[in-house]
Order: sequence, then structure tokens, then C-alpha cells
Amino acid sequence: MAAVHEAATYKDSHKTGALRRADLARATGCNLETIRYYETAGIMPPPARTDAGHRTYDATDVRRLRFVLRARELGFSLEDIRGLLGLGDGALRSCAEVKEKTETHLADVRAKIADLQRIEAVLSRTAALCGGGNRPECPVLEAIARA
Amino acid sequence: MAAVHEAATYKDSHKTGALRRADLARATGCNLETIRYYETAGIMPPPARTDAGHRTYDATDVRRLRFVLRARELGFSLEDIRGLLGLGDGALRSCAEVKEKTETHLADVRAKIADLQRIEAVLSRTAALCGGGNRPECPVLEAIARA
DNA sequence: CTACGGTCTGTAGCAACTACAGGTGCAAGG
DNA sequence: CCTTGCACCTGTAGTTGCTACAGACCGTAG
Repeated sequence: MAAVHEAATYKDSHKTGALRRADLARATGCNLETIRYYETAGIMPPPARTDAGHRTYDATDVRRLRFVLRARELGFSLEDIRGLLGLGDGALRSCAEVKEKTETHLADVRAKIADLQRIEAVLSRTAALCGGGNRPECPVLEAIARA
Repeated sequence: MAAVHEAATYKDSHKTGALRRADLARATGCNLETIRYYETAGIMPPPARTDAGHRTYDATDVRRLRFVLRARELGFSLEDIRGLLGLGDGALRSCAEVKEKTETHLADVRAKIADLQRIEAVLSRTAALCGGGNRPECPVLEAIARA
């Protein structure tokens, strides 16, 4: 009675609260096409469809997609995430795997930070060489070449 | 006369000291196929060829490729590198461009470091939650979900 | 009834390589 | 002389994680 603006706008065949692909995208901040991509990539399950073949999502999908996007932000690969989502594994064994994956990934992240810090040092030293003056040769290029 | 092991092993048509693709790869640590890729990508110039069509390189190519690989290690894109290699520009204008590119890139690197440090903090906090015990639910997954 | 917007599918494109298939050339060993 | 075996040639497909487009449908509002 109260839900006038939600009612009967998208076929009777799904209950109130069902989301279209664009709704899921808006709800999560995910790109529209990425949702379909995640489906083919086995990250999101094949959703229910309306009679017309349109995908419908619910709150569970929103939670799952938010989890995925967050894990991506943290730098986990889709492969990792497939593991984290634990496709039909026993919970106890999974838990150890999750911890291992997290720690492996943490080590990767730390290594990457160290790399970038070395790079940062080289670049900032290098950029400082060029005072913007009109020297005959570019000290930046020479620094890179000579590294 | 003295250069027995180098002499006449790879056609007379090139001088002593000419390098084959594999030699260039070895001299620079670059992957064999990447050299060809850099050629099509406009990073390395099309090299001279033997009568049989085999590519030949020299010391200039070694220097150029080393420069490219070093710049890649520092995180410059191929696009950037094309710019750094300055395709036929005047040197003075180029120099300012090099400085600008370097500083832009430096800012990118710093931003990436900051991102990764945030990620590192989240991951290490998260991993610490799981003591390896046999809790019913995985605290790592919940931490990611709830972020 | 028609226009417009959302959805559907499949496919191509991006970076920056990497790798393989199928063909040729070339030098040395038997 | 022939064969073996390697290095090289080309073109093309695969990788990761998306993003975007074309062309066809559907469904609702005016």
C-alpha cells in the first residue's frame, strides 16, 4: 500500500525489493558491465531472471558484490577472491586457507611498498637535479640511463 | 684473426660485434619476445637485417634498451618512455617535458604508496584477528565484508 | 502508437607483455 | 651430401581486469 513508487514497475514476476542490474551497480558503486563480467568470471552467481530474461538481484547479491569490491580495493586478485568466497568448501579448512591467502597477500603488498619506496627515492632525487634551468643536457634522462 | 669464436658465425654481411636478438636479450636481461614487441610498439627502432632477414643490433641498441627497461622498472609507461626518448623534438622544450613527466609520475608513485600503506594496515590488523584457532566463523572474511 | 530508456548478447579494445605454431635459414657432425 | 638441431622469422592467441560498443529486444509513459 505504501510502496507506490516501487510497485509494479518491473514486472509482477519478482517481489518488491528486486533489483535490476543498474540498481545493483548504483547500490555498490560498481560499473554496470563489471557486474556481468563478474558473472562470467564466476565471482557473482548467475542471478534469477524475469520472464523477459532480465537479471534480478537481491540484498544477498549486494552484500556479496560489496565484499568483492572491497577485496579488490585491498588488492586481492579475482582468483584470490574466488578462494575467499569459498566455493563449497568446509568452513574449518577454508579458514586456514583464508589466513594463508591474507598473509601471502600482505607480504606481496609489503614488497610492493618497498619497491615503490625505492622508486620514489630515485625519482625524487632525479627530479631535484633538474632545477628547470636551461642546461645543455637533461640530467633526468642521464640519471635514468645510468641507474 | 684473434676473434676466432666471433668470426664468420653469423654471415659476413655484418661487422664483428653485431648482435642477434638473443644476444641483445642476454645483454640487457630483456625477454626475447619483448624486444620484438618493443619494435612494433615504437619503443625500439626497426633494426638492420641480414640478408636472411634476421635482426641485427649494436651497442646503441643495448644502451637504448637498457634505458627503456630501467624506466619501466621505475614505473614509467611505454607512452611515457616514448616521450622520454624524445622522438625528434628540440632538446630544450623536451627537457621541461621530461621534468614534468617525472614529477607527475612521482606524484602517482607517492599516491600508490599511500594506498598500499592503507591496505597494509587493514590487512595486518585483519590477519592478526585470526590466531589460527578454530573459531566458528572466519574473522578475516568478516573484517573484509564490514570494511 | 510511438518514443525513449533500460536490458540483452557478443565481441573488441586497453596495457604490457608472453608464448606458441608453423616455417625458414644456417652451421656443424657423421 | 645429408641430417640434426638451433636460432630466427611471422602472425596470432593468451593473460588480468575490466570497459565499451553495436544491434536487438522489452516495457512503460505520454
